[in-house]
Amino acid sequence: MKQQKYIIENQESFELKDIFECGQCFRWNENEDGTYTGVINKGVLNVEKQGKKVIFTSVLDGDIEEIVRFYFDLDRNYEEIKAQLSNIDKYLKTSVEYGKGIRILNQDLWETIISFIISANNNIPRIKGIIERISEKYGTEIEWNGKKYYTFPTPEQLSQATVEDLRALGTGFRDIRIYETTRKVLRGEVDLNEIAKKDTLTARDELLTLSGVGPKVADCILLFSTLKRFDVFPIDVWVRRVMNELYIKNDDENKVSKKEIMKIAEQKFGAIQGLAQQYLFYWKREA
DNA sequence: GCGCAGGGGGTCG
DNA sequence: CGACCCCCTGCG
Repeated sequence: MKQQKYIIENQESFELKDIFECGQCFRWNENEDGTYTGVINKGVLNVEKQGKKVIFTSVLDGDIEEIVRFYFDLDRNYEEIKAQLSNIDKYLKTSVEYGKGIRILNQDLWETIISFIISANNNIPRIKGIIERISEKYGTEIEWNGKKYYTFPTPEQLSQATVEDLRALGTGFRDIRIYETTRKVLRGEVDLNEIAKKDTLTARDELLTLSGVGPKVADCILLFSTLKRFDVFPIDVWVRRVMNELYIKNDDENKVSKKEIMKIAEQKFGAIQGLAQQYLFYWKREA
């Protein structure tokens, strides 16, 4: 572990708020000076924006440039993606302008699975609290600039927790789901390395075998983790609302079926529907 | 200030 | 299709 710094200049499509508050991650927190700090790759990373310059400061295992470029998806051309989405219709154009600094992170698959299991029927402040407490209790401590941080526990580390332990951390009825999923992964019944090699539908089916992973959670995992699949369209209450409001216009949004929404997403946004979802979601939820 | 309902990024049986 | 745990928020 070493202190490292990395700076990128003239970075388009990189806004801290858009990236960290668009709902894809739970372990990034804003500091009083407007920078954000998070725990990734068994290390701690701070991100600061100065004009078009982005400054990364960290203690990390491995090379910070490599880690940052991968994690923040820096080698993908978001300008091109945004242009493509903007051409679809006026709603996409507006939403892309609103969330112009979004980048979809390459988050650790295991951590993303557990995080989104926790997200079920839950709210963001509480989700963040639960993940923080789990990390504090079962992760590895890192001290940096006089503050203590905790890595998200590995499957081995988390397997130390009993169902009761998990319940005591405030997970509620998700305790058993976390417990069972941890064991399933640990036993290799679901091989996280193998999932990455599979096509989206097969990977999705495999994720669905995990306790606590339903369609919405599976799609979030596919989109927000290192699986990086843009051909999924996670549908939650917000997305349903937006899609109905913009395209379907049913009097009762609850009567709109998932199937119908997915069909429209496929037709309109195609292979990058996951990205379209994220811009629309962020736009409508914030505004 | 504080106590109390209401509800939340779905999943499971 | 109803129940589900528990914190967070907002209102009285």
